Amino acid sequence: MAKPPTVEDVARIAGVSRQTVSNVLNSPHIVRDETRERVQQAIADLAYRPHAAARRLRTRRSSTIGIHLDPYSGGISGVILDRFVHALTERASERGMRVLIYSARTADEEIARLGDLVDGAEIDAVVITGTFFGDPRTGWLLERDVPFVSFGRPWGGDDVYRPAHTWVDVDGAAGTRTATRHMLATQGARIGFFGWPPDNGTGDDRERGWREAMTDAGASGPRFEAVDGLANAREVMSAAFAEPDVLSELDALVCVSDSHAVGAHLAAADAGRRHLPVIGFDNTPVAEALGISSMEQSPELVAAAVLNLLMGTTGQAVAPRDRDAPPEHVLVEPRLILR
Amino acid sequence: MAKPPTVEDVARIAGVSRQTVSNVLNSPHIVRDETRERVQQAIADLAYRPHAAARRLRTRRSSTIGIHLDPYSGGISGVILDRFVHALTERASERGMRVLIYSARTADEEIARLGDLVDGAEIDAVVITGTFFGDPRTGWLLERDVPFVSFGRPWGGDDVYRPAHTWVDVDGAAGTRTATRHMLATQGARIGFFGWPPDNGTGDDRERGWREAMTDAGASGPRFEAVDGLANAREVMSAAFAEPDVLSELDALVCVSDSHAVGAHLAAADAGRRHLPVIGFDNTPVAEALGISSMEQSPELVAAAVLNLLMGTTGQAVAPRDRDAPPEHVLVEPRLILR
DNA sequence: GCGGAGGCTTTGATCGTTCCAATCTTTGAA
DNA sequence: TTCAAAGATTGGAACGATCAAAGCCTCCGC
Repeated sequence: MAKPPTVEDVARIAGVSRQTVSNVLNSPHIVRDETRERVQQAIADLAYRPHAAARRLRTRRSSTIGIHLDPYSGGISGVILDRFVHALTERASERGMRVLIYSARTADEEIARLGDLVDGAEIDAVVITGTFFGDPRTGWLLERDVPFVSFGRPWGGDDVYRPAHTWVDVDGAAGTRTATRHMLATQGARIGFFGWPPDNGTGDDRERGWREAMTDAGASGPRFEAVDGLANAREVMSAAFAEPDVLSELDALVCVSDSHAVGAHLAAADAGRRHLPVIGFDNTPVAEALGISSMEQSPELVAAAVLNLLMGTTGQAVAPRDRDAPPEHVLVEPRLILR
Repeated sequence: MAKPPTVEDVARIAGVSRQTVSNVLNSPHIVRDETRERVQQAIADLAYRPHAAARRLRTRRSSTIGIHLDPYSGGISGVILDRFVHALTERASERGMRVLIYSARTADEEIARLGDLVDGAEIDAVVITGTFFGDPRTGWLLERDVPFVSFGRPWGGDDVYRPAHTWVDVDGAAGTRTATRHMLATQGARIGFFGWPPDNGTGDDRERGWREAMTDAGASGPRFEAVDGLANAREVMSAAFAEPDVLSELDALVCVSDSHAVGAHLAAADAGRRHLPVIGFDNTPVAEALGISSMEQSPELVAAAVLNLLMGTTGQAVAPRDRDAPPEHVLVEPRLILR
């Protein structure tokens, strides 16, 4: 196979110099129209493509974003992350950015991996997901001045004492509020909530939305809880429905996740009520398949927001973080998918 | 922030030359022990990391594998691919390789994207997934001499006339054969099959395993079919079970996918048989959650096989394809997960 | 003591692109 | 016609690593 063409070759064919070719590629507006067209013709004729490594070496930019691929958890909601990664890849591609994935089992291992990627200049920015209380990653990234955005808000801890970092998250409370209001308007006043055990940031946030909507409406309803997992959720609700009147006095159920919703749905069916109205969270394929309503997180919107924060709304490169500007954040409002 | 150290800096600190440092990194065995240790000490002191772009430019190797991220299909079985991507990332990382993801909506768009990545020397090899009849990607890759492996066997078409490419796939027939034998041994002789409509390569392959196992045992059972999708599978089986004796004369059901299995399970429960033995395929979280047995594809094994084919069993770099050697392939045997 | 061989180390060149500073061309006005 | 200013183009240098070939030791054996 012939050696691939370089800028030099293009320049020779077009009868101009290297720099002119470079200008056509990087700042087309400063080149005279007639010249630019000739160069572009030569590029097309030769099927020239810039050598990414050479460009990276010179510009010290890799045009690549790193993202951690969470270990397969076995849970249903991994789908959200997959959709997010997918959307991020598409949007990034539109802006001339690549997405590099890496894996790590623990936060410390992730930091080591990031060290390689950042110091080796393989990535310009990072998107971290699944932030948790006392997460060491954010501090490390801030300290090293690596541009990053987290999908998931910072939870307490370090972030109280230093300006929080830039993040994007889904507005869980707004989601359950919407879901609860819809149930109040269509099903009755006795709307229950089926959540995770307390002291789970995301779970508490979603529960708050239900509580607020109920208070606003002067209504009340029971609260149930179960750790994640469809089978577990089903058992918990089966046990609850075995108590007298629990099921019959429930107009509808707002759930913290789709597995909770599916579990409750199945438990209700087992208990003889085939169509207890439930609303899940995450709009996973299972909910879709079973015809269960759910709050759609729109990972696509999250991905777009993440890129806007990293690159600006129109930028083609990662913007350096302004140390004085307060970190920004975006809350994406989920929307109700009725089935 | 200080400028990151280069080989030159390391060499100066260690009192040796650039090349010696490079040797310590790339061929440690040719450097005298005492010298090597001194250099490694200097590397540690300076926290030196090789600049990836510079290395790529010189060696003309990117140590990166590209993989297409399929659009979110809404189906349950996207999980397999996600687990595969994850496993590939881990294994690749162990061998010093990176994984770059790209997206495209159509095969032609994918080829265009691959053109960018390959000509820009951003990737050394490609893993393609979801091969289909008349897939234009394989021909393009072969023609351009890009090392690649497909997850999924080649289906007819071009590949009859030219040596098939290298691929890894799951042995569907072996899986359903195992499942069917297990059912024959434990449930009875009347084992049904619930598949996709014919002329779907994967589906036909899986059906063959059931048929063979049944013939071997001198048994027979009904065949049902439905296009993919849990809701649809459930409807189809509900209709089938409405016929007299269909459900009662069925000992067990081997299914082409987990959504089929879940659909059949729910339909049987609707029809009054809560525990019809079914075995799905893919071992998705839903099957796990509902306590339904399934054939586990082990995407981890597939990922390992893919890397072996690309890099050799011990290699640290993508091995150039030998045009004369016949393309290899690996069939991974799925294993039964009983619940 | 000398020559040679083997093995580690050194130096210069190179990969393909963009930055920099200087030069050349064009345009418009005096 | 000439000059100045603005704009476009040019060639040299640099990014940081590895390759290739030459150089320098050290250690043997004669």
